[in-house]
Amino acid sequence: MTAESLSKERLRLWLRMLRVTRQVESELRERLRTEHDSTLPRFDVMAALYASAEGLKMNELSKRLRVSNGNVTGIIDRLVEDGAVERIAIEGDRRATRVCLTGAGRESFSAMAVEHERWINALFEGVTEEDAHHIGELLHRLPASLDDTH
Amino acid sequence: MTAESLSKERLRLWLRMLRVTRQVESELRERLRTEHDSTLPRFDVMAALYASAEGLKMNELSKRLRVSNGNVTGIIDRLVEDGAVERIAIEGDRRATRVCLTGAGRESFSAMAVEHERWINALFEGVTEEDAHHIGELLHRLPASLDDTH
DNA sequence: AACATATACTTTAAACTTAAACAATTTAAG
DNA sequence: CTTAAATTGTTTAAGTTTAAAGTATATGTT
Repeated sequence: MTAESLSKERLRLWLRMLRVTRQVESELRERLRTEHDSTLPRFDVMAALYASAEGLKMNELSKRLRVSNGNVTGIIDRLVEDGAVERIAIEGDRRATRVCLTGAGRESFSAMAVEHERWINALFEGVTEEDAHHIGELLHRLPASLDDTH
Repeated sequence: MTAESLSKERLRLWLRMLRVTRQVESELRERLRTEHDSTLPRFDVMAALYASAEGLKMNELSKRLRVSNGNVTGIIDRLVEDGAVERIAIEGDRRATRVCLTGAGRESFSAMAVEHERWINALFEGVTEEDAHHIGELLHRLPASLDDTH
């Protein structure tokens, strides 16, 4: 097996991963929009906040989601407008803000999350538990997951 | 094994796929920007055009890339501005336009493509040919790749 | 021919995204 | 203490993205 054919094979794999991921994302986006009047970025932000009871600093949020600071600012702005999130001052550091789901936000996300898992389960219908384990294992070996530590 | 644990496992797999994909995309985006003063969407469009000698209709382009018509319009607009692409009238149908890489566009893409494959090859260094085959096989089973036919 | 419907593409409005510049505050060094 | 450096978050400019509305052209029906 030549280095060239390996390279081509890896490229093919990447393109296939990209295609599948985009397709699933597009599917989720569509359903969040029509059934919950929401978006994928909002869902991601709310998921991160839902997972930590006392909320997160903007800082931590953008690090966790791997998106730019400015990006998070915009999404939070809109969630605040909609009453799903609130900004809370942090005592002892007047630069930082803690961001928290409101009661309404938690309820709203909770409903979405249940369906989200259902959608994924259906979309991945052909994947057995062994498959899932195996791919997960292989994905771990990708360098992209290396600098995942911090 | 319960249906619930399978569902959770699939959800975990999806989140992992998403993370890896985004990480690789972010890596590519960064390098296209700094080393070729370009972007991922432009690269995707140019790749599609490069692959078909006589170019593509806007129509076909958006179908092939699975993005909206309007999206393609904007990206092509900028590629035209940069002299990488030209719009060519189609005789017999004054609604449609054929979009084609210019000589400069072909050269520019060609250089990027060589590096792009090199980057992917490096990023996927931990993946053997068997791994690549195996994951590719499993990804085929995903419903996301089902409606890939048209 | 006249009208309706479908097709190809662009435009628009709103949201998302990034990198870079900016403002405010905190921390560290001298 | 005072200045320099680092941190936190927002703003800005440019590009990407979508859905929906709009324009122009083509096709089909009567």
